[in-house]
Amino acid sequence: MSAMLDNSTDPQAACYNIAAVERDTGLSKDTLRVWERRYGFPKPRRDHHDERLYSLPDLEKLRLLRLLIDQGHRPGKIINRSTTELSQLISARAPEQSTPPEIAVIIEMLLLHDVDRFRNALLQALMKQGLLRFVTETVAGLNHWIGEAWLAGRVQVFDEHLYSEHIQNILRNAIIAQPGRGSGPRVLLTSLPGEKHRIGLLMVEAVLCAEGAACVALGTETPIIDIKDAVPAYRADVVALSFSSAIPQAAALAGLAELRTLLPEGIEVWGGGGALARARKTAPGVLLLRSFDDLRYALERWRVEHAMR
Amino acid sequence: MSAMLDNSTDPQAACYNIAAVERDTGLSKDTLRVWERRYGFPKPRRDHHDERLYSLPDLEKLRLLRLLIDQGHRPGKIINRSTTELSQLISARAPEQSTPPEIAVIIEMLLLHDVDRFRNALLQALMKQGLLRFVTETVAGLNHWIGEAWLAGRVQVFDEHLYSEHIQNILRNAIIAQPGRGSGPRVLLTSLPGEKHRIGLLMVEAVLCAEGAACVALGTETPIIDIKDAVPAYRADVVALSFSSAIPQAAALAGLAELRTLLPEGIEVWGGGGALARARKTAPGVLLLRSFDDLRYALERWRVEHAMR
DNA sequence: CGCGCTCATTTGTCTTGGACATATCTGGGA
DNA sequence: TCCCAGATATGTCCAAGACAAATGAGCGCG
Repeated sequence: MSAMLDNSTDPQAACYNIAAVERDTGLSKDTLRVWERRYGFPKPRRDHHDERLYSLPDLEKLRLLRLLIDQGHRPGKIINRSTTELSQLISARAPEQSTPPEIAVIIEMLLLHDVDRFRNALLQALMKQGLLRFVTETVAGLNHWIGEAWLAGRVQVFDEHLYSEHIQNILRNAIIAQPGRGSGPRVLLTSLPGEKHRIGLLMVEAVLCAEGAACVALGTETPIIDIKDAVPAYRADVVALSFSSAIPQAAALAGLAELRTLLPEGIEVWGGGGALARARKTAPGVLLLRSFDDLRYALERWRVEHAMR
Repeated sequence: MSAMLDNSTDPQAACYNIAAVERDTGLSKDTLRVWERRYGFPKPRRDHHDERLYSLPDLEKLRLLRLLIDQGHRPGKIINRSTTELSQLISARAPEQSTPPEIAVIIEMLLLHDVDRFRNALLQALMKQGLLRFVTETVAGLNHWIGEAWLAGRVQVFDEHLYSEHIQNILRNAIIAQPGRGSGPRVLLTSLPGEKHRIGLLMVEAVLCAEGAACVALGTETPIIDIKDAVPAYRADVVALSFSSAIPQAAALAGLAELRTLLPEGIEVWGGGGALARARKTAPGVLLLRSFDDLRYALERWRVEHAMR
């Protein structure tokens, strides 16, 4: 099938075929070929059958390019700069602001790669603050810090992975530990295809559970049509969608509007997350939640309105 | 970039572009095109610019084909049979062996969309069986059942989403509850880009924790180079990768081999999961784990070998 | 000065048909 | 029965062209 292990000729100049580069950089084969055609980079050497063999330096530069493009740079503007220039571009970012001590401790342990103490620092913050404050202050602050540090290149990929896993462990643990539902609505909670961020979703779930709502969490990336079918199946009163700031605001609003048209009048649609935090406009029939306080108000409002009936 | 909602024209005859089919079936664009050229299937209609638009029935048949091919059938032999014939081939293979009562109860609650009882049934099975048996018997059995039922259309998308979320909640809860590490190796646990299945990874993590190993979980889709950098940072002794059956076996072996060349001799590389469960060949310097028993055996062997030094 | 519109450019994805390496099957000989 | 060689099946790669979606620039208007 695939010819991997391409460093058969020269052990120190390991070679990667186009499939390996696609996997390691996230750039599609088509993109790699069209960059070579248009910009002259990367220009890999070829094996005996004219198939591309990328060098390790090329692979590293491609990963830097990918990072910068994700941050908003245009490929054509940066592709012909040197690797060192690209590194400087990454580290040239505004320094962080003062962080509260709880957050600073957690970050320190993460950067020291001390897994056990990192876990304990998180658990300690949770115990000290309680679930609600932990989520709305500490986790939100950590997310923000990690996002900034990631852009500045001060955090490595695996640090972010480890962070995400442990936050998930702790939030899911807290969610399970919640007592049964109270008087709130049944909230169907998920995100639309393209939105892969799970932590925001779990934060909302934790807050909802802590406030006594019954949460039906479907994880990320549920197609709209399946959300429509899930609402009657689980007898949901509200559908809540999360949009991270990776999603364009217009796309988030469009998704909410489309879902709104598919659902009956009595079902409420809520939207929140980074993409909508600064939204001016709203969608008709959709409730935008710009903060966790908004979320709690919305819950309270729902309770008041439905207690009368 | 990515065309998400493709069913803009006709709601009932939803259309999928080639990228969506690749994502949903795991068959590469190249494969889809070459099948059309060679076998005449699938033969999608084209949009105004001659781009392929696959129908939902085609997509479903492609999924069946993918499953049968993974089971050992040859594409050329089955590609021109009808969808019903293919379904029969699938159900003929697995005579729906009797499911144990623990599993049957859980499945029943899932299909009834009774979230609370579903959760309770899972928790009860965990309490009754203990973590190890729960993971290796109940969760493994449920995964298998869900996979089969999904192909047979007996399970809806949102059922699967809900299932995945709750299994994650419970496994992560169990993982956190484990006492500190024992005498085992530090195992770095993750999957390669393209492998999005989290449950298998969590199952492994649960077993490792239960057996006293120190687990450093990085979640899914860690690029190989970042795995290489993570090993010294976390002082890992072993890197374990999980490959679900959605991944081609060759790709899994190639990834393992590449990682092997990047890591120093002293670091072990383990691979497991559905993609490798039936692998005949292995990769040099890589330990293939074809079952959870293999995993426990590997742990034991590591302990013996490293106790002597 | 900000806002929205239009037009130009950039950039990623899709197209075709050919080529070939590797996996798998088949048949023959020890 | 086992193993090897040749035939077949199958997936991946290549080339250059085309175009649509995303982005940026220019411009008029309140």
